[in-house]
Amino acid sequence: MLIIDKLSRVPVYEQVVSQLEKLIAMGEYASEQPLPSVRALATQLGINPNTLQKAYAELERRGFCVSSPGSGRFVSRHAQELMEVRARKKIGDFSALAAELLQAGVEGEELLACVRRAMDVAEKKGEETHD
Amino acid sequence: MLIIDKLSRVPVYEQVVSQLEKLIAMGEYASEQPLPSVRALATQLGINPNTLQKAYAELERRGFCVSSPGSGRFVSRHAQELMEVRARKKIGDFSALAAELLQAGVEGEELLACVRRAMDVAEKKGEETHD
DNA sequence: CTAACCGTACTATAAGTGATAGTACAATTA
DNA sequence: TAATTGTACTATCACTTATAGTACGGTTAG
Repeated sequence: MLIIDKLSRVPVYEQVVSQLEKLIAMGEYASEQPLPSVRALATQLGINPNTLQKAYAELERRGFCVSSPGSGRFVSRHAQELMEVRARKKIGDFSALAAELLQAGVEGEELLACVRRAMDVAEKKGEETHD
Repeated sequence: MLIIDKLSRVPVYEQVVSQLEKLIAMGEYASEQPLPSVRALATQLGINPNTLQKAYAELERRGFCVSSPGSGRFVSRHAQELMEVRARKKIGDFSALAAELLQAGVEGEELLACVRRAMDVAEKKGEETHD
């Protein structure tokens, strides 16, 4: 389910893009499966169809979906791989953030604890959904 | 030294704010010490004085500096403490990023390695500057 | 005291972005 | 055939960013 905050400083179409990316990453919208139509989702979210069109165009530009005029819009075959590539690139951000925090006086052990805590949570999530 | 990218999508005044924050955090501009004047720095950076004024106003709003009309603008006494408070808040972002990466399939050990690597770098930096 | 500098306030303009509304058209599907 | 799909286009409105120019009062150095 998508949630739009119209009062946010981050543009609506960006909110849609990032949330749809997450839903695709989580498998909510699987490969080759159809995404909601422009008009239907725009109406549901209470936003302008043009705004959603912009979001979909961006998602398409990034390779996460493909459109078939007249038929609909579908999650691309390689969306999952793309997601992993993006995650790899984010490791750089992760390292930079760690360095910044360390320089600001945060203890390294505290950061390690954060990661271990996240690992525990991720592991439990994995157990729940090991279908 | 501040570097402004006028072609960037991030506003000039935000670039100034974030870079000055980092310079203050690094001790480049120490507590109680004067910051460059609005007109002087604006000329040096090749930007409009009003734009720099906006950046300084934001920096002041955040508590990192205080102004004394007629005299100048100075780094506030508690700037360093503020910086540490900000770092603490960033730990939340750090944990969230770790969770996101784990969910995307990155191994926990890899994240731990990133942190340890950053710790090594930070330690060496500390040795260099232990005055 | 005076001149030069400081921060600040104000108006005005220009450009860019985000979001909306409305219309239209070709392709696909039931 | 009728309905739905994606897409294109114009137009408008609001907001933000950045600029230019002017002005005023406080502070400081000569």
